[in-house]
Amino acid sequence: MVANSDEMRRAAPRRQRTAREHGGTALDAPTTDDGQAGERRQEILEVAAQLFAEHGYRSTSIRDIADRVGMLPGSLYYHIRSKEALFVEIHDKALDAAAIRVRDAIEPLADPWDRLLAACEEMVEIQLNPGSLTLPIMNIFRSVPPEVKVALLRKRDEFETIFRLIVEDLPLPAELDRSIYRILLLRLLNTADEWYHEGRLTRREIAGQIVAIFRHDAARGETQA
Amino acid sequence: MVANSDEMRRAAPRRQRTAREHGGTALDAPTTDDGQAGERRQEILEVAAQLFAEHGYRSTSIRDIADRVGMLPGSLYYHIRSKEALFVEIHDKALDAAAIRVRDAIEPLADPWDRLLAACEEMVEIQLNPGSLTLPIMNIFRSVPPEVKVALLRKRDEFETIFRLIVEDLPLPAELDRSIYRILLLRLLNTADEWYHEGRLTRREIAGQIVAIFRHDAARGETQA
DNA sequence: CCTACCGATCGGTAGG
DNA sequence: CCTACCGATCGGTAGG
Repeated sequence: MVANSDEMRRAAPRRQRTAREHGGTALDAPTTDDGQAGERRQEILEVAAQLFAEHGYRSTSIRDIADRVGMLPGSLYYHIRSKEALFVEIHDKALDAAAIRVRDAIEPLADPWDRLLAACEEMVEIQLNPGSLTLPIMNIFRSVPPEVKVALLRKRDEFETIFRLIVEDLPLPAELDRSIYRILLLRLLNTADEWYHEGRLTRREIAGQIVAIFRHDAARGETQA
Repeated sequence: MVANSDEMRRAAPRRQRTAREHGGTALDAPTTDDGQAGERRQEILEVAAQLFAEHGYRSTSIRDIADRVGMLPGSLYYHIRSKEALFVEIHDKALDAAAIRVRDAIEPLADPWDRLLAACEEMVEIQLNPGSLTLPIMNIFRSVPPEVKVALLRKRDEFETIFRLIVEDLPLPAELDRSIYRILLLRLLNTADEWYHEGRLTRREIAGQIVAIFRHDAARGETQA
């Protein structure tokens, strides 16, 4: 419905990409750095998060997001700085929210296996519930531009510390490598939305199965509770 | 370096997408259905497989592939029918090759845990070795067009039968759900390239760790070998 | 937040 | 396999 006429292209003044040359990169998030445009902005973040989660970074266009939020594509840029910044912001906020939820879930528990179970339950819940901003955008790496990737990875490492601590406390048999153990566990949890099929088992049961598989006690001759 | 001049757009004859209306869809693979253009075609498949594996479906352009293979973008279409067909063909061939390798690896073995270990070792090897066509394109779903996805899933199910049979023979404790067990295991194996970091452990050791985690014997009070 | 664009890039094609 | 394109779509922008 837009720009299709060649005749109107009258000596278009050459514009180079000088935007935001006044300090800050395209990854620096909000246009307005106060909370001003808050509510509408939140809606954009949630809509975008869902689309990114479903189709990946590259296959989700600014136009898709604008459509769903009921704006024209250009108008989005009143609220966001760039597609990249939008994605990074969603990603970081989702991880922050997830970190809080997981920490809260394990905090009252003392037994290491109980803590692992609680963390897994929480993560499965987070990944499978398309609620607000705790969304499965945790594993969209392949289609993301390289510069964005480094921003994502830094935040990722931060988040995974929680699990490093949990795994450290587990009384695992010596032959298990805790680093690999943590990586494998996180991979399953973080990609839950990709392998989970709404079916016979509840989310808690799924989490229970994961822990049942990952549960190995150092004391020889002991496996499950 | 191409089409930039408006003046040359002289009453461009309207062409609609009538291509290949003579039977067959865009997913039907080769242009020449004999082996004619074989060698060059093989090169295209391998180059494309690597790029798809690295950047995903959407972020890999026909131009990227053509560049690497030393052709102009349009020339690719002498060898392939469409980007979609190319991807599906690579995917299916990779799965066929993987199926053969895994079957061959477990065939001489009788013990169910030995068979699982051999299958895991083979899968890790396949996913981590960017050799020819046995490549980690097994988990590019998010950025792929919906029609392509169904073609992929059918082939996927076929492949996963191998693991269904292996898991069926495992003397697992009753509380473990074999379906979930298989899904989780396959997820780790299929995405090995995403979580593996070249490091202290060899591929075989990685496979060993996976099996160590997934190994649970029904006989109470027994865990590892 | 809309109007009205831009330049780049995409998958793909006709004709040689 | 190249030349020479096409129409669609992309992220993004100036100016209101």
